[in-house]
Amino acid sequence: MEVVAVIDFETTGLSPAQGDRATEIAAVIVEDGRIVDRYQSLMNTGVRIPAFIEALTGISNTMIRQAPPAAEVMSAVADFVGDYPLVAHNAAFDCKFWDAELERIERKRQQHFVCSLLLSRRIFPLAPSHKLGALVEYAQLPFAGHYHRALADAEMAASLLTRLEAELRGRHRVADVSVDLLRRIQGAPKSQLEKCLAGRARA
DNA sequence: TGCCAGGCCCTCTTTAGGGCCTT
Repeated sequence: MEVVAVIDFETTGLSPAQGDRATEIAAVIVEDGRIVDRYQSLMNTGVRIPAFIEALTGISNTMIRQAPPAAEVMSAVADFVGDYPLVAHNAAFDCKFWDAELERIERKRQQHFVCSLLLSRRIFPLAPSHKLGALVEYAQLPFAGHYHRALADAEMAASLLTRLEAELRGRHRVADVSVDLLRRIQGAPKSQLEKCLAGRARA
């Protein structure tokens, strides 16, 4: 598969349209199933983190006050990922924040997103839950030490992506897994995985 | 004042409702 960048945001809430902002971003570059580079930073947007999210992530308002400005961080992470395809767990969420934070620095996303949640629902239909943490346990992936911190979650999502790719190569005998194929799988109805893979099996 | 996300996906569906998933 092509080189991709797996990203994860921690934020003050669920919706940039409702005034929520990013508090932390991480991106890991995945090449040949291995993480070859990492970026992580807290960021200061001036928006207060609700107490329950402080408790969820461990990212406090004190930590954020000492963090670099969001504009500086977003500029750096956008340069870091370049035009690699982006991957995230529940990409609809990270895509919203990525686009909203980039818009504030007058930059635009150049690439598509791949969603490891949508792929997991199709490739691991029997998993009891498709939360990132549950999939880490289900697929026996390495635990990165924390949940709800950006770098650890990005690393675990990268492991998940690599495992999903392996499942397609192994169980489904797909000869060549590409970002284009992953986007076709995630965009097709859940019941049509085999149809997406038709004609792609190794001889 | 009161409310406050949104897309996917299943089913007791499709003229809809509700759980899942992200913070």
